[in-house]
Amino acid sequence: MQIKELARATGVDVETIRYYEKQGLMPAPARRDNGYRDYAAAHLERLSFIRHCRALDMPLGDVNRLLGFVDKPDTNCGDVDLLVDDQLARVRARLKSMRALEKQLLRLRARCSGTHEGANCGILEELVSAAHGESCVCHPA
Amino acid sequence: MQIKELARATGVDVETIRYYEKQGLMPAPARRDNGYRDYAAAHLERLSFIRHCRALDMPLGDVNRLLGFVDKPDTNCGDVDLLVDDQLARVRARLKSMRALEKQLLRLRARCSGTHEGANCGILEELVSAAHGESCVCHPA
DNA sequence: GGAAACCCTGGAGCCGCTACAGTGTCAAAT
DNA sequence: ATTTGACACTGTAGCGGCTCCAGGGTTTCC
Repeated sequence: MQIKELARATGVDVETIRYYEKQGLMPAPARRDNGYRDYAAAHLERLSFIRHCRALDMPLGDVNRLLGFVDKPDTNCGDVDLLVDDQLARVRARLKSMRALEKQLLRLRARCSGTHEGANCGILEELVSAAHGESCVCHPA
Repeated sequence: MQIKELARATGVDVETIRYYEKQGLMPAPARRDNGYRDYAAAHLERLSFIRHCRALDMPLGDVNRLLGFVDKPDTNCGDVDLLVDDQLARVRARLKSMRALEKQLLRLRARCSGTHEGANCGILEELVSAAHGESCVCHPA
């Protein structure tokens, strides 16, 4: 299996596959006579695993640790819990701030009266007012 | 006003202020005899504006364009709307995927039966099963 | 035998900082 | 007068997770 086939089978970009190899997430595959990488089924499995974790937005370092547990199934892997919990906490923190952000942007947009003629732009006024320390849509008093 | 005072007044790191100057977001301030930067009130205003936009998670390029509108208030600035709308769209798209992500992580964590002894780890099983193309918590059929 | 499509390596670029290293300046304490 | 400490400066490298490019080789098809 050459790299492009693996890419197509997994939906992962060719360059990304080589990048994972360089980062030590994917084991170096066999090479053909011409130097081309030659992947086996195990590689496809591993790459799917990685992308699966990445779909959960895990940092590559965490993915690597999970791969360690997969490789040595005899190890006690209580840390798996912790990894997932950490990830969940990160996602939730970001969710919270993104929700606040959405509100702020909505309020900001509502300031636009439709008259965008220079100095009368409500949005810009609003953003500039922050510079004077006034309470604003984004950081209400 | 030296750079540290500006930093304290705005809550922006000193290095970040210099970075903004290098990126052309902050105008180069006057220099004292010893070469130290000497900021005026206008700089504080501008920096506050920038941070305000950044608090809305706008890319620096967009902030720069907004600053362009601020600098030339005579321009018709209908694009301000577009910038804010773009930003809102980006935030909403991310919100959507983050919410899906949270659900996936919750389901993944629920797979843990508490027995994290090697091969019996539900979480790892679940992640590995993706490698076999089976339906999984993250990408249900 | 020539064009298109694939492969390789190594390095740079993206974003928005952050963190150095190496040097200079200034004010207060000893 | 000197030493300490906090501040300032420039320039460069690093982070994560790719993405893209240059400059080359190979294979396949017409």
